[in-house]
Amino acid sequence: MTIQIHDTLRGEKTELVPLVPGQLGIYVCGPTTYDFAHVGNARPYTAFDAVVRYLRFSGFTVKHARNFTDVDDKIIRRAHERNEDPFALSARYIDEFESDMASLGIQRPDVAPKVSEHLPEIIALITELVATDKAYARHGDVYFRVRAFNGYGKLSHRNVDDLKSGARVEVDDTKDDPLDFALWKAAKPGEPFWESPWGAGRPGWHIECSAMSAKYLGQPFDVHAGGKDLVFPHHENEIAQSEAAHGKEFARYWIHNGFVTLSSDGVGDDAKISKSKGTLLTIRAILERFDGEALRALLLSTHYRNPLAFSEQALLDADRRVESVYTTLEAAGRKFGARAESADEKVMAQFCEAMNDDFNTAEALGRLAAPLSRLGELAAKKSPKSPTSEEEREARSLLAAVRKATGVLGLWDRDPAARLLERRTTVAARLGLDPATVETAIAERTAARASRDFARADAVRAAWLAKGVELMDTPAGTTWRILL
RNA sequence: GGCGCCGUCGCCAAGUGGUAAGGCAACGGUCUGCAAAACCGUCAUUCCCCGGUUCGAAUCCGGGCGGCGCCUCCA
Repeated sequence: MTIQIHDTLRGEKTELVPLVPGQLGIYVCGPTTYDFAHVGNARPYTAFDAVVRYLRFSGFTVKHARNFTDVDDKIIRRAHERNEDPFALSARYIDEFESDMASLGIQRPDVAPKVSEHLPEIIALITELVATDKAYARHGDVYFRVRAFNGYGKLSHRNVDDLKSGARVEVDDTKDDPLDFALWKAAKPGEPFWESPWGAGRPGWHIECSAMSAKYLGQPFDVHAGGKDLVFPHHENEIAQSEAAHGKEFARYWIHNGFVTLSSDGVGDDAKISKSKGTLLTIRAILERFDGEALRALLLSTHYRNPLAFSEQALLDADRRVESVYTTLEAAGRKFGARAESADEKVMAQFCEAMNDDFNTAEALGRLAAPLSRLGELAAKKSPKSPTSEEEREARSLLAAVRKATGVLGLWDRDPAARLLERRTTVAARLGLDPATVETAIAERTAARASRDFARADAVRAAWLAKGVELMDTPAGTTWRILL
């Protein structure tokens, strides 16, 4: 069983063969921390989290590195605007980022290196490039000589001459060639800086990923991941400077996720959540109204390379699905969960087949629908069979498989009953609703039903339904849920 | 101008040569005092359009229409 991975460099799917059998090093380009992360940021980290989880599930020992770019023009600019220390600002948004990631069920990477803590490595790398004339210093800046690296453009499939003719780069006399990019930038007054052989300054944008990935994963390493927008110039430049310096391949496989686009689906409240067109929507804003697991489910509902149209309606649909699957798992767990059974092999094979094909989470999720619905069917059956009957064995085996597979995706991996209760109470709190008042109403309604005063009972239910609370009668009593 | 992506049921979405997964919604049914939930069933002879290749195409090729991205600091 092999894993096929769509490699941007080769431009096609290819078998993932690790450098060292059984081990995999993966580097995911992390955020520049100058503000809250937005939905677009949520995508790569969620998608590649699922990839890492699956690779581990498949038996690989994975070393996952994801950097924080905490030294950057945007951070400095934002800090100046707010009269704040750039490092303090950056550190604050790193914390916020970690919190968002946790809400999305994203596991922490094994290493999360920061640029500010790797100046020696960065300076050493630039020094090497300068020494071999692959880079040159100019007025305290250092530039990479793009023409000196003949593989330039191989990742983004562009040729250097096309780039030059179409370049919207202003003519700059300090550079030998307009395509050359900065490895090191001389410090301007008031900016943070480090001492270097070229004077006081700070790293350019691309160099940190080259230096830190080499330090933690070696050269070459297996998989380099990031958003599609980073292919050019960021990743192209990483390859150029790394391969020029080390004289060997940089990363062996490149995977890139597609964009999240904001779409107005015309379903009323869309504007409220996506603000005006072009405004970036933060993860935090979404979490104020929705569950992180719903957002994760939405992000994994399409293949990671395809574009994903984000909308309030899409999120509502995802949320409904999250709840309904938990409902099925709860019912099945209550009826069959007492005894353990090994996971159904067919279901696992189906799941793995989808994931092995370039981590197709959408396909994998689709394949779990059948066992899930079978599980619901078995859980709904009235006549209790003996606990050792064939059907019960089947149910336990399906339940084990579904829980195992969804767990790999980082979805439906909590205790269903606790999860449903938690969802209900947090949503209630968000809406300013006291669960106790609902319970009181339920008691009142139960009394009305007992005395067969159905008009009264229906009135109570209708009143709460108008407030978005649905009362549901079950053999075990009346429960309720909140309609989003 | 250069490079690239996308267009599959009302909505989301998988499928990249072998005769259209799945989810949501909708509709019918079981259950229920009635509902809801849950469960059962129905729901694309067809994949933006036109041509071509092929025994066979949503899938490959050519053209068109529509949407989108990148081309120096944006995941």
